[in-house]
Amino acid sequence: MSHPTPTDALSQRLADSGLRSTPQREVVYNVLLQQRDHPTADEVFARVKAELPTISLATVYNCLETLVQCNLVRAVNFERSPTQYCPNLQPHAHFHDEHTGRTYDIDLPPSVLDQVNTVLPSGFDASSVEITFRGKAVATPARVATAAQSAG
Amino acid sequence: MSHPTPTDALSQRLADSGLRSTPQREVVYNVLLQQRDHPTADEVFARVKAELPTISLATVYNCLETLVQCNLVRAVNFERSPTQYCPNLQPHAHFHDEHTGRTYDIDLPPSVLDQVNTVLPSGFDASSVEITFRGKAVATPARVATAAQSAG
DNA sequence: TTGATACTTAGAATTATTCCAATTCTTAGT
DNA sequence: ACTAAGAATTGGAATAATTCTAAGTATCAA
Repeated sequence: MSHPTPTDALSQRLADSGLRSTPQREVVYNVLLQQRDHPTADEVFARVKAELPTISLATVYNCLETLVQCNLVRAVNFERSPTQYCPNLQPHAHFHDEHTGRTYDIDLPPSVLDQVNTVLPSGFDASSVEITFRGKAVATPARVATAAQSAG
Repeated sequence: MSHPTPTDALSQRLADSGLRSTPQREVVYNVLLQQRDHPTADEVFARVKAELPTISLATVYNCLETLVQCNLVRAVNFERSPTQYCPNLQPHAHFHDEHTGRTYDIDLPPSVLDQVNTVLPSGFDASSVEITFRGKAVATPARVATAAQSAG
């Protein structure tokens, strides 16, 4: 009797979409789960190569796209810098540190999300909202644990 | 006795930043004010050429960058599509219509903005927030007037 | 086994934007 | 006015993230 592993979740979701589970997709997904620092495609590529040295960058892009389609990963953009990838599925905002370039996940309480949705006039039917802060993140003891999981 | 024109505001702001008012900067700014549909640099280029046929795309990029620096214009990004430019200085969110590609300004009441800022844990010092909706905008009689000013 | 389809791969192509070097324009000081 | 210094503009080359393409490889169903 065992728990479902992230890999199980992956193949499940892929199957649901009529897609196959492949070594490349699994390793890309695991890389995202193991170091939740919002890597770019290039960074994912570098990390995945440790395990699959012959993988191509195009495949990394393909896999990331696939994971986004399956709703296992979120693609995050700041201005025109390279897209970053995030396996956090909880509703959350992003904080982009202007100095370090690091990206932090910020938990979004449902109440705030509700408030935000009230600003839409009738006739605007939103399927998603993105909330992005930009500024400076100061290291505090309280946040060290969080940062270790979610900074990038 | 006359009102300050947008052009006055422009040269004022430029002067404040130690920059010069030039025909190119003025026309670029006027183009943004005249048709508030969140044009891309290319679109601005096309419109500006009607008045300044010899302007270069590089200059359009330079002017837009300058206007953004002076806080007269906001640069808006959706995923990795070309940066769009917006002369609306009021706090507002953006709604991006997935079907038409049009971008709408959504007024942001201070109360909601305050609510949103409460989600930041201590140590996160935000200098700006961007709120972006994605979805489908349905034309309603109530919004026709608004859309005429702010759609794009 | 075989055909059909899905996936991966390497490299070429695309595209928004920035960089560069050369020219032109402004301005301040004489 | 004249000139030197700095600012702005220009066209074209360069950059960089991403997508496309065509060919090869793997997987599945019959």
